[in-house]
Amino acid sequence: MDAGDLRVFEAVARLGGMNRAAAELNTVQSNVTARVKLLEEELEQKLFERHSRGVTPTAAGRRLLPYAQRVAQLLDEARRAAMDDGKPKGALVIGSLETTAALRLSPLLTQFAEAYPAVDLMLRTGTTAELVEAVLQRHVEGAFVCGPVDHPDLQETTIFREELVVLTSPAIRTLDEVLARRDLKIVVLRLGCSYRQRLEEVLTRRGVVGLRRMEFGTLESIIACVSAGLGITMLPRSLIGPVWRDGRMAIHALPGPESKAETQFIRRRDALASSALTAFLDLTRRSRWQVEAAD
Amino acid sequence: MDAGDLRVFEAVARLGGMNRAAAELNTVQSNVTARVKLLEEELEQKLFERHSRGVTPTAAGRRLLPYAQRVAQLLDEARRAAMDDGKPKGALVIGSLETTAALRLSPLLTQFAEAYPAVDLMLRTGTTAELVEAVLQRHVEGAFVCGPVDHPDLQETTIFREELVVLTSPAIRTLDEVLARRDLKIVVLRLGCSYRQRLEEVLTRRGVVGLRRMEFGTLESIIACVSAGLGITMLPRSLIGPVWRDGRMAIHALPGPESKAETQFIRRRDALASSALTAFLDLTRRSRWQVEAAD
DNA sequence: CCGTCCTATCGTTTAAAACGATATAATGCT
DNA sequence: AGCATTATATCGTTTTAAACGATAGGACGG
Repeated sequence: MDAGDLRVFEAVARLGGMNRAAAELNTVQSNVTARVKLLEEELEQKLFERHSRGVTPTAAGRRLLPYAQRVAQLLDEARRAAMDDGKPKGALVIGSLETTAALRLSPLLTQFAEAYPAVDLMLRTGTTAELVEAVLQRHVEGAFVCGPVDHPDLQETTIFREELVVLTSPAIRTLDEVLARRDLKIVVLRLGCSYRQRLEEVLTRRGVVGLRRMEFGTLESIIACVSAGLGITMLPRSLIGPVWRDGRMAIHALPGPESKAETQFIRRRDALASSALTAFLDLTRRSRWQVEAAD
Repeated sequence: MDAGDLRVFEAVARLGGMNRAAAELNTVQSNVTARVKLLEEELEQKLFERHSRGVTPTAAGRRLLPYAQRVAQLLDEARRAAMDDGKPKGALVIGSLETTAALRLSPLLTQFAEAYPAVDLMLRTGTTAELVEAVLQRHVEGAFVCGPVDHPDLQETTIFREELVVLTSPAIRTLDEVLARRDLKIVVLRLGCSYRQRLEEVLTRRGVVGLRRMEFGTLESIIACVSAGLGITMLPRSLIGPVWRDGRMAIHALPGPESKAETQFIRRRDALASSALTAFLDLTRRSRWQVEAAD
């Protein structure tokens, strides 16, 4: 039994057919059939039930499948461990909430890209749930998510804690005034933004219904929009210092638990960190907004 | 990178030379050289430092080595998992203290061999330390040892607890009488017997020096020898009931901790039990001398 | 300075894997 | 029912990769 055999087996099991597996593996069907057959003969067990719509794993196949996956994983990790000589290089895929990426990470990313040109840094964005899954599936080495996540296979480090505040035009003085308005519009960076969800929760909890939403691509456009009285938004307090001092917007604080947001970096406990990731986290740690205290 | 490549790599690293690895792998040296070279090119890292007495792993090689071992292990486990269809068959290698094997296991082993003719049962004997190592190295699936072992990677089940007693000829009434004798001989099943060590500890703690030892092959010959007054021995109380009732020997109990002996079955926590092992343990559990309570 | 013990390299041979075409079987649709 | 579609199985051929065997070269020790 060979790792190549297991790779073929895994593809057949996952795709439910030898033809589909052959296509994915860039080979021909007869080849896949032959290798599966060889494997079955070696193990003295039928691995698949053949029927006219493809194949389904037998009991033996189901027993073997997790091993096929683990072997593939292990070989991949072995390759990376051997190739990683301590000098950051190669691919580094990390995940992030879109908001975090846009508002916090961009300076860090450019700084990293300059410092380590040999690293191909890739950022994948998604929701916290999607990113947790991506980390578990090893599609990304780690991810910035909204914590705490508290999963046994994940190690999490608090990167920063921030206070979320509601921003309105300067004409509005209190949160109650905000709530009284009928044609309330919320302004967010992207529709999938995690702050949007948070803001909507805050408002619905206070009895506001029938929200309208607006989406903008940059922080500046949102601020302009809010200060013009077109809508309200929610942002970390630390991001809006200068604008507030201009008096262009009013800040409305929220009670403790509602305002607290923790951004955490998660990664698999059992996966070793590449040099590139280590360098990235070092850089992160050196940044001003880093919170030392972590779990 | 292939499992075969890693197998070659591992052999070279372990044996410290391509020639030696070639011999072990039943191939030629040029082949080993070529495959190592291919692997090095794929990983873009030199894996070995070549010198005139063989090779030594580089940093990259040292990083790769544990993966090579784990992949080999995993493939082996995968094969066994896939081949094991629930019907006990194939090889079952277990370890045991020689004493346990001789005095306790033999009926179990014959019973098992009859019930499961498709299983090739192999028993490897050794000291507790050797057996623990054999289990950790996966040379045996599990082993009967003198516990507790208390190792984080091992799961242990108490098979039985027994009371060890000192046996002498009927003429001797107390332990003190035993100790007073100058020409004390101890009689054991085998020189490596764990009861021998135990008995010697008991005696030296009481100031006896200059022990002489005798070895016999069967329980019956030992009993005959002891009842004839040629020496003393130590055995589990439960093994000697009928003989004692004959009045052919005197039994001398020992204070609590010294007399207690626990036999435990240990196996790796992370290795799945084969059907053969499961069947064996089921049979063990059904035996009369099984202790239910175990963690 | 030569014998011994290594690894590296080359051309040849051999074995295995991939390919492509064809056979066969089940399903769904008209 | 008939036919197109989508599957897997099998065969002979081709291609590719691995193993082999012989030879060369380099370091070490007596």
